[in-house]
Amino acid sequence: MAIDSEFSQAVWTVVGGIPQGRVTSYGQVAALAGYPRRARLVGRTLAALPPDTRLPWHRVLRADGRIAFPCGSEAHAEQVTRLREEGVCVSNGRVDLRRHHWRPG
DNA sequence: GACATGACCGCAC
DNA sequence: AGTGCGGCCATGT
Repeated sequence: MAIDSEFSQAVWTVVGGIPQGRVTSYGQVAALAGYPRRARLVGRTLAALPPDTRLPWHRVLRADGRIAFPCGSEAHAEQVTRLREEGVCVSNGRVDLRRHHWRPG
């Protein structure tokens, strides 16, 4: 099954709804979008975003708070920068979830 | 169709 | 705390 526009749209909506300074995980995005167990697809969807997107893709992390990109990669650095710009404390490629995890509601 | 590869997750050791 | 493993699901070879 290809990633249809319905799935992508649901993901975009959820990601776009993550408040500034807060983060969440791929799995959580999938669940909130109404597609539980599809964390990997969220990753694929975000990977397909245009480089000039306005979507706050950087607020999506792995379940343990680590950045999904390999440490040292360009994308990794980019994500760290974007997070710090909005006040999220990142150390060793990891975010303190106790402080920044987004709990909707 | 088998096999490998991910911007993943949870549990067991 | 780190590693491994099975599960997950779309894509590419």
